[in-house]
Amino acid sequence: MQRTSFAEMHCSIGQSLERVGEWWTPLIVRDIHLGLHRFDDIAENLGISRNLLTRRLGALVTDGIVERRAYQERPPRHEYHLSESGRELVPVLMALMAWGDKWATLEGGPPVRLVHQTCGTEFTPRVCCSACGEPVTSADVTALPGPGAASGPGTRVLARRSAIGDH
Amino acid sequence: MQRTSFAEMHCSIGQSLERVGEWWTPLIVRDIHLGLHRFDDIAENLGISRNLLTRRLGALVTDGIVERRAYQERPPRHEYHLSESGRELVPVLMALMAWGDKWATLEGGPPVRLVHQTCGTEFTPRVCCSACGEPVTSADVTALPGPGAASGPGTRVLARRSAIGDH
DNA sequence: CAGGTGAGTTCAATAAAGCAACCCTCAAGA
DNA sequence: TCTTGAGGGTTGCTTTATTGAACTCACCTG
Repeated sequence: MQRTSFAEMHCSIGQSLERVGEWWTPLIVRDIHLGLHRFDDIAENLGISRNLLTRRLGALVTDGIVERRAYQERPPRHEYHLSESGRELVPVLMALMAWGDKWATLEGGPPVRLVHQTCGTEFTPRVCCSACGEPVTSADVTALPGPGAASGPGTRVLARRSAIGDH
Repeated sequence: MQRTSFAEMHCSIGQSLERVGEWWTPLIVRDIHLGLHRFDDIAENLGISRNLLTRRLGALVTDGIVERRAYQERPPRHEYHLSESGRELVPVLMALMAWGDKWATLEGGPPVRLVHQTCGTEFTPRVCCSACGEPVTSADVTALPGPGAASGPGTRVLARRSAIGDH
């Protein structure tokens, strides 16, 4: 299939997808977060084929999103845990879950409810502004070129347009 | 290959990924949001092959995330625009972008800065609690079974555990 | 020592991604 | 009239990823 890599794109969404955008990968992160740390548990829970799980976990470990810890020596046995970057990915997955709850509703209602321990309330994740704390929508956010902006794969036409001052 | 569908999973992340989890799809949504509405513009900007773009746009239209609008009759020409569910996906993509900015930093710095028009400030998207407004982390959120919870592909082991009261 | 467990690896079959070339409709120019 | 060009795809072929099932290997338990 020869999937195109997004690694060369000057786009942080592309960079993120390069690491966690593959089929199964977000669900693997979810499972580890929910307490599944053993290879066989994850494989059975998801129904993913075992060789693919090997590859995906290997990539996640290489990218520093998941840590592989030995929990016994003989025979060598390992557990998978989220590293800090993996833990910070969890809220993004919760936001994606909230989108799915709203726009791809399952019959019977949402399968999971989230409770915020800090305030003790059942809640819906929302993406908010770090400055004013208000929820952000696609309409009230403007994207400006940052220090790393460049024309290249993934931003060819956009770079041309912003050079002209269009959009 | 017959990629396993997540449609039968009792998991809203699976449902979301079924719609926007394929390779390229989030970047297509990003491009449309950023003002690229024509087939050729998106194809050139991303460097995606044209037949794949046809398939992905078709799936997005079928799922109601993107709308296909005729902007002239003879010859028939169309533009692609985000529908409401597509627009609500944009903040999730911004959260993913923020994760990439932090954990998959490009040399030269972030390619895009975001400005919240409502408060006029450059900001970082954060996932927050709808009840108390505080940012959520993986540590202070508990997942409970919801009305649609069930054992099945994607939640086999988890359902067993929560039945025993484990985790 | 038979059977089980954890964590993979190997292999064949098949479906998707990629690339390039082609097609169709219409408009405008020479 | 003939050609060129844009927009929006389709067709065909090759390469690669995914699947599913079987197999391995090292150890533990009864």
